[in-house]
This record gives sequence, C-alpha cells and structure tokens, in this order.
Amino acid sequence: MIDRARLEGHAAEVAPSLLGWRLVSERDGRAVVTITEVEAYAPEDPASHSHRGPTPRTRSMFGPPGILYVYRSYGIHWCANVTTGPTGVGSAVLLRGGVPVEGREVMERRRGRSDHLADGPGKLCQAMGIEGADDGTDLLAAGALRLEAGPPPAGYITTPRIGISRAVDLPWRFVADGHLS
DNA sequence: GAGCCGATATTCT
DNA sequence: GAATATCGGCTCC
Repeated sequence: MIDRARLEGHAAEVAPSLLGWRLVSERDGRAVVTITEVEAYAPEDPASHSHRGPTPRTRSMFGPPGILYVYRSYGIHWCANVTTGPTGVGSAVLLRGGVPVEGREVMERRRGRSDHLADGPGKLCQAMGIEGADDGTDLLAAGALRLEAGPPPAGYITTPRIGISRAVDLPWRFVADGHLS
C-alpha cells in the first residue's frame, strides 16, 4: 500500500514523480502499464477543470490524494487523472500515456489493434478498461484499479501541455526519456 | 508524413 | 451556440 502522502502536493511537483509507477487493471483479465507521460493541472491554472470550482463532473477532482478522476473528452474518449490535492483542493495529474508490461493481449482486445495501445490519454483508458463509472475510485485501496509505485525513469523531459488553449506556456507536461511521441 | 475531419458530453458565454 | 486535457480514418503529396 502506497503512502498516500507521497501523492499529496502541488500537481506540478507530484506529476513527474508518477513517471515509472504502474497502473494495474484487473477486470476482464489483468493489464499493467508503466506510466511514461503525465500532465499537471492545478486549481490556480485556467486550463484546469477545477479552476472554476467543483461541478458534477469534476467533484472527484476535489477529493483526497490518490483518487481517480475520469472525464469524457470531446464527448467520446475517457481520460484518467490521479488527484494530488488535499480534500477540497482541485488538483490532479492527467495520465497521458504508458507502455504495456503485462496483459498485452487484454489491451489489444480492448483496443481492437496491436499497436499504439496506451500512448495517449484516451487510448490508455480504453486499454485499461477505465470509464466513467470508475470516477472516484481510490487507486490506493484494494480494487480492480490500482496504482503501484515503481522505479523512476532514467530521466524525463519537461514540455508545455498538449491540446489546451489557456496557460499554454506552463511547462507542466512530463515525458519519460525515450517516450516522446 | 502532414493535414483535414467527424464523433459528441459537459461546460461556458 | 461554441469550445474542449482526443482519436482514427481519410486524403494528398
């Protein structure tokens, strides 16, 4: 069991420390990915869903650290975040990408293809079987979706975030060496 | 390989 | 009514 305090802090500080951790999904078969790409979203950040306060969609973003926040992107894809703020503070890290380490067949079946299994936020959710019903899950508790600490990558690069139009210059995207797509 | 486009839930103006 | 923390399929070099 991970010490929840390891996930509590400013999203931009916690985000890079999540690189190398593993996300485990045990539903229709076991699938595990190593996290290789993340982005930070903080309450004072105009690009964050939490910036204007909680809404029905974003309420889990204001929970304690280690909670899964899942939202629908462009009305089509699911995207998964891990909360990092103390309860009441809307702060989270978007899981943008990972590499399969276990259960590759399970991921291929969910994705309907054998390449690009989890190299994007929507793809990662589909490969892991994460959807709206999983919003609010405690990733540090025993369950079908869990987060496990792993060794940090040899290095990582820092870049501006992808696909946003506000606060575009904040260097809050972190990609493990060798995984910049 | 680069670029356009459609799908469409939630929120904001 | 418009924008968005995306993706995959299509076109046209």
